[in-house]
Amino acid sequence: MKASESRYRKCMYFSANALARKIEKLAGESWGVVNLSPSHAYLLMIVIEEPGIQPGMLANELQLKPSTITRLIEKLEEKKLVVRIAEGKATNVYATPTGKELLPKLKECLAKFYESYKNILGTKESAELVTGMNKLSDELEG
Amino acid sequence: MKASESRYRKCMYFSANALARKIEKLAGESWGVVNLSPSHAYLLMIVIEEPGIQPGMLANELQLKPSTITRLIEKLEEKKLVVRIAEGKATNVYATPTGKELLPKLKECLAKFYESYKNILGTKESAELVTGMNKLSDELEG
DNA sequence: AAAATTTATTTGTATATACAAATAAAATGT
DNA sequence: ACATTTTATTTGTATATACAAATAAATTTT
Repeated sequence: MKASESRYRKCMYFSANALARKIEKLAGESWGVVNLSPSHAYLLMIVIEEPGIQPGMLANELQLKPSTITRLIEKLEEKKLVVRIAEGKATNVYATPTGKELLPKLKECLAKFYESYKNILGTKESAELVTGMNKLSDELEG
Repeated sequence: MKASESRYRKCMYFSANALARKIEKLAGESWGVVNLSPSHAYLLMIVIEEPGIQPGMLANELQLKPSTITRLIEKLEEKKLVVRIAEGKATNVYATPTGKELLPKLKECLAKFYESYKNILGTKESAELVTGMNKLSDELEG
């Protein structure tokens, strides 16, 4: 059954959740080649581009909770892609050389992911959808 | 930081996931009064309206995997709100009297939830957003 | 009718994320 | 300078969901 055929097709709860799960899957496939989940990949890209960035700022950028950022960093650290250097109550996160090497591939995956949904909805409609979602997201800020 | 200020603000991955999490939370608050998560509440509403419905059909309607439906039903069964009656390889799910009694309250919660996001985006814009999300969801079917 | 396949559901385990409490450092008030 | 409060991060635990394998019944093939 398609989302648009479900009895709750007009309910934002379903639309938002169903879409998020499918996008998660699509993104997961896009990043499969670097063997990272989308969240890990995005975090790594930010860390490469902003050496020393701290978990709190990563949480803001990624719209995730600090505790979730800790978990993501832990995994990237296990994979030797980033390191954490504590500095007082703060923590600075840096990409390792191995991590940095991944950047071109990560960018490729990102581009591939963008393509995959723009091909479906079109560039303009995709952008409008994203804008609408952000608008509601911003209002639900909390 | 707002979703629209993040460096990945134009990326569907973030928009979709951030929105889904915030909607999950908003819906959770709406259904708090019946002490059910949104998914449990929707499942229960369907079961009340369609006595004997089977897990596979519930999975279709709710855009969830059958294994997830099993887990949701288990919890509702613990709470004595539904019962499962096996019939060959299929399973029929029925609301108990206690479960049925909840229907008016559930409908109220649903209405309250709709209100809460329509107040933010407006009825028309909300509907358009939902339609756009469903369209992409349908194309990502699989 | 026995064997093979398909269908419906469940079970064990995994992923993504959050909440609440704990820790620890920094900043502020007195 | 000490006590209090605030800020940044981590840790323990919980929720929502999925994947893959297991089970078991029904259907199809031979």
